[in-house]
Amino acid sequence: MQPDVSCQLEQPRAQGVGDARKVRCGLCCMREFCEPDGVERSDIEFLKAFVRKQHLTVAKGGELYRQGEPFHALFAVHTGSFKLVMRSADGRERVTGFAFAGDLMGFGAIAAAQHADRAIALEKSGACLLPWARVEEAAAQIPVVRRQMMRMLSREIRRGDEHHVLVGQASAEARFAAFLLGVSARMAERGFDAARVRLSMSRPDMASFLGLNAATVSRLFTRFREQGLIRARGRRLELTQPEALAALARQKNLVRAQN
Amino acid sequence: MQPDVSCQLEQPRAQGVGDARKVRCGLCCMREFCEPDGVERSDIEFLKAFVRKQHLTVAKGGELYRQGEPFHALFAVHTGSFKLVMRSADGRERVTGFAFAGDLMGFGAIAAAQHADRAIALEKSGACLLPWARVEEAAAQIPVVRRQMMRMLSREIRRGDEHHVLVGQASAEARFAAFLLGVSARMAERGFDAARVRLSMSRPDMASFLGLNAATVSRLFTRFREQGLIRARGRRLELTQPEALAALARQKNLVRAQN
DNA sequence: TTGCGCGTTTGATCCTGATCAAGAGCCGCG
DNA sequence: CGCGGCTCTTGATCAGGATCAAACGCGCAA
Repeated sequence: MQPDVSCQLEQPRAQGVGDARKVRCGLCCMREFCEPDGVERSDIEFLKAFVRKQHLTVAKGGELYRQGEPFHALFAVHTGSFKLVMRSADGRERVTGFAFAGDLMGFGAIAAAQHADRAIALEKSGACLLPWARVEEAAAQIPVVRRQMMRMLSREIRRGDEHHVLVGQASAEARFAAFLLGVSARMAERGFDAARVRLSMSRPDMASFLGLNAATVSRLFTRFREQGLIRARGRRLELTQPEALAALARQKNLVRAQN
Repeated sequence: MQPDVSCQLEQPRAQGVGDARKVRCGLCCMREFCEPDGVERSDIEFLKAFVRKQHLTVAKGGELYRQGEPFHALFAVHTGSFKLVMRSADGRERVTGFAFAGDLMGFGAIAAAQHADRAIALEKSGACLLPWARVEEAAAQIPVVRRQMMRMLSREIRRGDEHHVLVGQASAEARFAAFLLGVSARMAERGFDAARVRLSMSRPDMASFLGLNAATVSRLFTRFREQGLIRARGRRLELTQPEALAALARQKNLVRAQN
């Protein structure tokens, strides 16, 4: 189950064939490094070494890394999906994000050298380890890696800001619509059908992520279904009217700007 | 008004003397680079060149950079303070953060090479420009800079996650208590009295940031005052019982985890 | 100093979404 | 095929905080 690096480095964009939950490594850990300007031949050799990494498998509900654990490596989702959960001071837990195949996890731990959240598999999942020392080494020597690393961190920051705006302001309906579209978009990025998605997380997980109640999420599901915006049975989801969803996500804000 | 870099590089930690809104450059842009392991002598020379930068002054309410503007540089707050505002698709605006003297702004723009938010001065403020090309150059050559850059980005990500947990879950009371403590802590980091703070942002700004209504924030102010947790007149704030505030911030969560 | 305007406080009311609780699917497992 | 334990749905009720609106106070400008 050693991820095949070489085969994909020359052809970084994976096709959306087969099971959405399993990708080849080109889509996974290295994708981000290879994308923008391409990688020099010599860099490829370096990367192959640098990525020679452990591959971990986690059962559904299992923990890939735990909160408070010292930070040694980033994790790249190879198969399946994870939820990222943060426990606050009072003991309550909150889902801060989801990671699908090809996503990296652990960025928030670099500064403190300690994980602030834990990653829990939503299904049988696999992840690659990217030892941070190796990444730093690579960043020192390969401009593309350095730049790409910054870019990924930056994107994470912006994603957070956008989510902040959404959750802080939008109505439950708008939040949920935006969430569905977001998942759909992330699937599309991976080359899969944006209209037909399998949600690997539970209702309470979605609710926690969106700052809502599980019951509310459930109600929204049925409402959207009744309105013909989606077709859904269990965790299978079909977006029949993405534009209408987008309209909902845009409108229906809760708190008005009062400047 | 050219910031004095050299004098502070050897003595990176500034004292909390004088006005909280104005810092020397050692506390400002370079602080982050100098802190952890110290900087080599030769590195200092390099940094001095790399930081030779423009200094911008913005009047209260003025815009330092605007949303959508191409990203050329990070901004380091030198004097005063800013609010970071994001306008979403529907035209509504949301405060996504505040930047005080010594803070850097613009991390979220690296990936897209375009600012996703705008920075508005909350008072007469000054900022230094850190041209990104220069930063990248420095990151390429100086390990400390590279590492520190990553660390700052990572910290921003974690801060975002923590805020996500707070806003998504906590009651208005808990959010506001956490906010006051947060501002206080950031002032303390800068060497100022944690107990006596001047809030440079308006109630609507705080409300927007916390996902609340301005009226609610105002009510919380008076409630906390009545409970003896704070003493406040206008924007002058005194935290008389930080522990009690911390307790409020911890408890009183809204949504329950339903795993 | 007076006057205007904005930021702030405070009140009254309403509504969204949380909470509590019961029932219905769904799935794996024996 | 039937049982048990999930997760999900749905209903009834309640409350936290948004909204609307009015009065107040402070700062700024003339």
